[in-house]
Formats: sequence, C-alpha cells, structure tokens
Amino acid sequence: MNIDIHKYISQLNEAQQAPTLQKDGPMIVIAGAGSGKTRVLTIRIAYLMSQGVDAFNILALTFTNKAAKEMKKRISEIVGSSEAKNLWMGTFHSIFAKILRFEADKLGFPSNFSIYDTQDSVRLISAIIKEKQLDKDVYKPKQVLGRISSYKNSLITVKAYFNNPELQEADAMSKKPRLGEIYQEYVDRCFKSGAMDFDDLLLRTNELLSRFPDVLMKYQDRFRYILVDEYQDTNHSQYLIVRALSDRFQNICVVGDDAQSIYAFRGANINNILNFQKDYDNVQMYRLEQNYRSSKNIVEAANAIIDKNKTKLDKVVWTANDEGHKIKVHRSLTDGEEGRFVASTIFEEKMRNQLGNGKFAILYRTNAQSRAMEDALRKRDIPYRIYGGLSFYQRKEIKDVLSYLRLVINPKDEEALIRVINYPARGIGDSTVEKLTVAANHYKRSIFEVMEVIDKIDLKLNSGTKNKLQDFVTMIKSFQIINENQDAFYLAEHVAKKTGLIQELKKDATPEGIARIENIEELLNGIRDFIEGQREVDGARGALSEFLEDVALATDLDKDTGDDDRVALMTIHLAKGLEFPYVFIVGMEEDLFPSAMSMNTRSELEEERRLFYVALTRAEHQAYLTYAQSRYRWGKLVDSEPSRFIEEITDHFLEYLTPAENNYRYKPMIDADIFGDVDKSKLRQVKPTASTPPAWVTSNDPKPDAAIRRLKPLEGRAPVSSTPIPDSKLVAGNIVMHERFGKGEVLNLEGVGADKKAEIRFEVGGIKKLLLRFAKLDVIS
DNA sequence: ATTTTCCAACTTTTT
DNA sequence: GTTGGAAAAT
Repeated sequence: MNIDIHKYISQLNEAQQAPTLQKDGPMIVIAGAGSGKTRVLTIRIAYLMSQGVDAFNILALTFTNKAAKEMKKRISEIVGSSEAKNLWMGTFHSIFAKILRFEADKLGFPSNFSIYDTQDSVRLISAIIKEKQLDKDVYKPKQVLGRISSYKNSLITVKAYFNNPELQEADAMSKKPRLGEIYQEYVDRCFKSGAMDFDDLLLRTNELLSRFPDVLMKYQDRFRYILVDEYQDTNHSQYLIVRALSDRFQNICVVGDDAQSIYAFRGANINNILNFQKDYDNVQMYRLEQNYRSSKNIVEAANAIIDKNKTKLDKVVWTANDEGHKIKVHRSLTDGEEGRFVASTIFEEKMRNQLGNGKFAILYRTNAQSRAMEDALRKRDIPYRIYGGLSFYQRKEIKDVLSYLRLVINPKDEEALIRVINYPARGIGDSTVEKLTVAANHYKRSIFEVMEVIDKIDLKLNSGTKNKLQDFVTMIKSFQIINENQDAFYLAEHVAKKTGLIQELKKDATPEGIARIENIEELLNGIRDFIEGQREVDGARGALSEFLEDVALATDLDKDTGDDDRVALMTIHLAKGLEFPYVFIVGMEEDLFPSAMSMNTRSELEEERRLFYVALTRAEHQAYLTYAQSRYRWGKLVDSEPSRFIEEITDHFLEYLTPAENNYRYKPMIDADIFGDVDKSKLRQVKPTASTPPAWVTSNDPKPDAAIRRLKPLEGRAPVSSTPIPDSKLVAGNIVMHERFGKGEVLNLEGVGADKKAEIRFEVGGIKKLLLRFAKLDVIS
C-alpha cells in the first residue's frame, strides 16, 4: 500500500503517537475527555494497514453505529475507500448479529432470526406472566426483564440459574420464587419464534464461541487485530467475547476513560478497564491527558467534579487552551421559564456571534425534560432536533409496518404476529389468538405454523374464523413471493396498502393521524434510500432482511436528516462522545440530577457524578447550568432544590446569572410523617385559578415546603407568583389566617421565628396540629 | 368482536 | 401529561 501515513502521524502529539505506532500486543489507552482518542484509533487503524495488515483482519468495536461510520469515512480518506471497505467496524450488537446470522444453524436458529426490541420483550414477558397466572404487581414485567437481562449479561443461562441456589434464593427473597420459570419460558419462546433480544446477540455469540472451537478458531484467525472503543462501558458478556477472540494473537487495543463510565445500569463493568492489565501479559498502558476540546475553565471545573469520586484511575486532564468563559449558572422559577431562558440565550448568542443552530446542545438527565425545551424553542422559531426518546422506529404506525415485514422474513416471529394479526381489525379476536397460542405451545410450534394447518386440527373454531386465519396466512405468503421477486421498497409499499394499514389511518383526519401517514411515507423513503445505498456497496440484494436488521440496531443518533443546522436536544447518555461549542445542562436539581433513584449507594452517586462530568466536558466554548425552583413532574408542580453538583464546582469557575442567595432557603427539619394523626381527608387542595396561585399546604402535597414558599407574596416583597392571594393577611407571630381551605374549613398557620426556626400549625375542627417545622424560614422571621 | 372509557403507572439512563 | 391495559359499553 502506498499511502503517506506519516503525514497523519505527525499531526499527533507524542502521547498520541505512542499507542498509534504500537502494532502488536495488548494495550490499553486511558483517554481523558477531549483528548483525541478517535483520532488515535483512526490513524492507528490506517497505520496497521500501511504496515501490511489486511483490512479483513481488523475488527473495531465502537459504541454507536454513527461512530463506526464516521471512523470508517475518515479511514477511507487516508487509505482509500476500496481498502477501507473490508474493515469490520460497528457496535458489538451489529457485528455479532451478522456473525450469528452466518452461523445461526449451529445454534438451531434460522439465519433470518428476528431481533426483539425492548417493547417486544416486555410484551412477551407480560404474556408469560399472565399465562402463568402470576400477579403482575409482584412480577413487574419491566423488572423481570431487567433481571433476565442482567443474568444474560453475566452469562447466567437458564441452566446456570437453576444450578445456582444463591440466585434462586435471592429471587425468592424478593418474593419472586418463580422467576427462573419465567426466564426459562421466555428463552424457550424466543427460540421457538426464531428471535433474539439485544442481550441474546452477545450471549449467543459467547455460546457459539465456547461450544464450537472450530468457529472460535475461524474468527480468531480472521480478527487478528481488535480495537475496542469506550471500553469502560463494556459488560461481562462483551468482555468475554473480546477475550475469546483476542486470545490467539493478543493484538488487542482497548480505549476508554474510567471517568466516563455511565452504563453500569445496563451491566457495564468498570472493572473491565480497571483490571485490563491483569487480563493479558505485557500490557502496554498509555495515557492521553491533554484536552484539545474545551476551555481551561471547563476542563478544570470538570476535574473538580470528578475529584469527588473515590473510585477512579490516576489521571490529570489538562489543556493548553485559553481560560475561556466561566460556567454560567441560571436559576428560574419553573421548568417553563428555564426553557425560555435557554431559548432566548441561544437566540442572543446566535445573533451576537453569528452562529448556526448546530453549535448548541441542550442536555438533560431524563427524556421527559425535553418538552419544556421544545416548547420554548418552537416559540422562538429555533430549529431543533431531538435525539432518542421515542425513536422513530418505535412509533406505533412504524412498528406495525415493520411487524408485517418481519413476518414476511420470519413467520415464526410471534411478537410481530400478535401485533398485526388483528390490526387493522379483521375479526380475529383475543379468544382466537389465545386458542392459537395454547395450541402452538402444545405442539411446540409457532402460531403461524399452527395457522398453516388450521383445518387439519380441531381448535373448536367456527368456520368463519378459520377462513379469516387462512386469509391472513395467504396474505403473508403472497408477500413472501413478492419479496423474492421485487425489492424491499416495492414490497413495503405493497404491504402498507394491501393490509389496509393506510386505509385505517386515513380514517383519522386529525393532525396526529395525518402525521402518522407521513411517518409511514418517511419509512418507505427510508427503505428506498437504504436499498439504493446497499446496491452501491455490494450490488443488487434482497435488502429487506438487511434493512430490518439495521432498523433493529439503529439508534436515533445514526440517521442523518440532511439539514443538520439544528439545536441538538438529548440525554447526557446519548451525548457521550459528542462535542458542541455551547452546551446547556438543564434541570440541575436534586432528585433529578442526581436522580432520586441513584442516591442510595455511593457507587450510584459516583456514576451520576461521572455523568455530570461527561455532560460538562461536551462543551468546547461555553457551558450553562440551569435549574428551576419548581417543575412539573407527573403532571404536578413539584418543588426542587439546586443540584449538589453545582456546589461541588468551585465558585471560582462559576458565574451566577441569577443571585444564588435564595438557594436552600427552606430546609425542612422534619420531612416524613409530618401529618401524624391528622385526619387527612379533612384537608382539601385549593384548585388554582387564574387569580389564585396554585396549591396550598394540603394532605396530598408531596412537598409541603413548596407550599410554604408560596406564602411569600403575602409578605409583600418579591412576589413569587403573579397574584397574591386576595383575602389573606399576614399577622406577625401568627403569620397567616386564611379562609380558603376546602369548603368552609379554616386552616391556621402559625409561626414563631425569633431563633430562625418556625412551626407551622393548622387547625382542623378546633384541634391544632403540628404540620411542619422549619429552619431558616425567611417568611416568618 | 370491536369500540369506548377509565385508571394506573410511569420517568433514570440504552444497544 | 402520556400510555397501555382492563373493564364496560356497543
């Protein structure tokens, strides 16, 4: 090969060159945020090829398909696309799905096996729980799936589960003694449906490699050079695959950053990176510590954060970049106002600095937070794009079309079948499906196979129903014939029409209904684009099965939409590996970030902290942290306090756009059981109206201190809400008398404030009860 | 069998 | 504030 690789190598700094130029042997690169690890990986692969390594022998595992695609593109720019074409590059899931299809028969799977997404899995588990007549409140389907998923990721098969009394005991202790049974049934049903879930793609690969030494040898020999990106986020199952494949040649290069490990919840094991040196002999370790991405302020603030964690490798990220701006902190009253602040700030910065929308990102902890941001951006006519959340392929109408297509490829696919067998309605009801399911389980066949021979077995179905079932089978079979002769686009369009899906949707003339039809059109266009792309790469192909696989494993991040100049909205998890000049981290509030569910153990809290580290280090030029004093959650206004993570950054790196003095103003001394023996039913919530601020202290107020804060306008200073409560008055020492509670109920709030403590009492039926005790309650003092 | 209505749970993060 | 599932009504 004749390429000027040295031109590219000379662009790297010394620390980056070292790992790039080590051709053989095991190595680990600890790469700090923004230290150019993608460049190192890219150029290293090009270097390997320049040293005579065949692209066919290189396997690069990335975290997203997008990352793989981009890396491949850059490598083709260096070595030429005909060389780069043969690289094996992609996510664990997509690479091993391909290998599994090729080797499927060895495991008893059809090569056209379906890939179940989480929705499919949950549906199947719900069905199993129901069939077994278990209580779905004890066996919560999502929880059960989570349990099964973590078993699979730890390589605990059904057999291993039943050989392990400790696991069974643990499940029995959590009142789920029959979890193993469900696990077994779930695995059987997936197998019978010719389907694998996400975890199976890894677990079955492990099975393949361990049960068939010749297969292992084959892939060991093929993948002589293995590179793994984001190694800190690999789980045990992935770890074992990498170990097995690299065992022969030991040319394994892993890259990662322990400080950015944020996927423990799905089984990622931070020890994979911490213990790498013990796993192979003569491991070379490299560190990339110079950050090229962010300003000094951001880098140092991020260091201050991660310094609070105890579990970490020694590493000092530094930068030669300018000091830059301080991190701006903004407080607002509600999530709505937070959104408006973000939108108007983006607008101003755009105008002032003549920037495109694509320079901005809004990052949040939970998908639910996107709504307030969307609303504000829409009002300001700022184009944006939401990544993640309900992905395009998970929408009802899209999944319906895809389910028909899945059925064409793999008629045994039970989840796809159940989804569409009676949609659009064709007179095949629940009871019929139930009979079919029972028969299928009895004959150890799929439902579709039972339907094929419906007139040969007696299921006590009337002839009308039988005909409908046969019609359905005939329809799917006719699609299969089309699939053999026509391309996927033609078939998909045909399916959408012939099944009556389009007709069904046309009945609905609401904007949502129209949007659904447009979505289906977009899907069809997507299929056409896909098969055209496919033809360019490797000639004409059936492409439908490839398309379905692509869809099953695609993430929102992967698809390009052409006009990219939009503000990016995504969760912090999704933002990993990306960078933006301006980054807004919104919802910096206790219980939200860090999440209320991740504050039980130190390791959970440390993961949240790493998540914040990831968020902050996405910013190149300017970072904003925003929080609201109250926000709508579960449709209710809930009070919140600023996140501890703000306090953990030294003030020196921060600039408060809003005075911080109001933070932590009301600290309840007692939080729980404050209502004691009060008859809660006597208290009623006051419905907010245009002239009345929302809510009051009531029995079902989740955080009574929020209501106390709303007393503030009564004092006549710095009104919190727009309108004070009209018929109330403030009495010193006896702060509020108000006659608006419930219907005719009088509630007295009393306060004593001399020593900055206060008690709020209320009165029901003449008896005074203690409600809350506060410290630092400004309202009263 | 199908449509409508009501209720509960849900929101941590994803391949 | 949304969504899926179950009960109730057609």
